[in-house]
Amino acid sequence: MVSKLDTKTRILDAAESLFAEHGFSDTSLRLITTRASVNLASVNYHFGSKKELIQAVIARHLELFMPLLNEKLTALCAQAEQPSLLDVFNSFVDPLLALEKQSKNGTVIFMQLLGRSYTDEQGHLRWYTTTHYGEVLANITKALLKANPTLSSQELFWRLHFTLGTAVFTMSSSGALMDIAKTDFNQDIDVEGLIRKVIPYLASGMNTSTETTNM
Amino acid sequence: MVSKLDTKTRILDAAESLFAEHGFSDTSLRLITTRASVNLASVNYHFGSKKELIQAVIARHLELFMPLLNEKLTALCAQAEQPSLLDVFNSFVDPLLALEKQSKNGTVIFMQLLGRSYTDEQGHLRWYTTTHYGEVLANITKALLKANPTLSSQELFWRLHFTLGTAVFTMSSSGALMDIAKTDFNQDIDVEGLIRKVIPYLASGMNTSTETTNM
DNA sequence: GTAATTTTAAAACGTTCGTTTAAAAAGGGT
DNA sequence: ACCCTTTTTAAACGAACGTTTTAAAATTAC
Repeated sequence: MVSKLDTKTRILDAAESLFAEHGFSDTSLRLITTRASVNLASVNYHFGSKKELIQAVIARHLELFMPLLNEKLTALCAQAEQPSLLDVFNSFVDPLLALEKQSKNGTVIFMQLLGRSYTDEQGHLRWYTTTHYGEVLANITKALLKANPTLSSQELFWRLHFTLGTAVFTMSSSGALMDIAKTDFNQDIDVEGLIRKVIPYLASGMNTSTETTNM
Repeated sequence: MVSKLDTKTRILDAAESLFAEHGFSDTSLRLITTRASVNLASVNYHFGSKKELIQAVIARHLELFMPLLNEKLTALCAQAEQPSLLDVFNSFVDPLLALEKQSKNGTVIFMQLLGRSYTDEQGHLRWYTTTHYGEVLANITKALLKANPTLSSQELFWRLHFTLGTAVFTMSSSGALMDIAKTDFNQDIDVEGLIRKVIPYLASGMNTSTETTNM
């Protein structure tokens, strides 16, 4: 049943990096199968269609990421004392880095796919995420509310999406950003460093006071 | 030379909304010319190629937005007293809303195009922006540094891109977000409302303290 | 009014796309 | 060895794409 590396996995590996690099529409099945060194028709044989391949690529990341994140969040919600917002966002670090172990640039690819699933007319992907991992999403808001109980559910909704935008955009363009930082500031930073750099920003934004303070 | 609405403008109008909705690659010239009620070949006649059409669409927005923003920023930098970060980000409101006057959903379309220019393998668009409007970009950092002189240029660089990510993602998916807010909270909010809602978040993020405070 | 130029129009070009087909190859069970 | 299922392969399909061509129509200039 299994060979050195079965065709399905080879296709997924090739597809995920190409999707992240060029987008879904700009990545042809011929490009994927060539890189994967498999026959063109095998995509349709194993996955049915290109759309189903896209779903499979994202599903493979979600299946690794979501349980890890859920574990961290439930632990945070179970403990007695109130967590800080930094604690909540730091819960994302290990699950994100786990993606990095699974495949080269896994974290960036995951966030790029996440971003593209919002913008590339792949609305069905958003639906897939919310229906399959609604419990995890609920735990995210639960943890955030425990860290900042003053937030109304409306404010939380908005700030959560502001946060998502920051994270997706930052990680999606992380390659370019790290290049600029290297040439302009001679600042060497890796994916983990970038994640840890954006977290205080996210926590600060989530903690925005509704008062009109003098900033 | 000019008729009721010349072909070039009709193409630009149709293209910009379709590009924002479906992305560059997923929008065919046939779809554009059909909506614009012009002949298919007229795109190549007036613009040369699809790629040049994409540049023209974005250029038209930048030509309106950038001078307006630059005006606000230089005024802010010229005044004696120190502006707040909210002042700086509020400088973006009027220029953004001016896009809304120019074309229906102009603000959202502009931000969507901006985001796609970062992700859609259209790297040449980023280069176009920085070379044509480098002065404006410099004034943005100048104003932010005046509002928060403690920021190092490195920290400013990172937070500026975090900010860009929040803004682009929020406005790009504004349609979906406003729909959810309407159905879940019965909250009616328009584009201007959304802009004004995200600004305190951006100011707070830009003002993140490097200390490890308890959030 | 006529000639020169610009714009529009219909049709076809060659390519690339995702998908399907049908046969060959490989693998597993007995 | 055999049959049966699974997988791989090469070839072709029709559709859609950006672009080019050629001629008609409209506009401008004199």
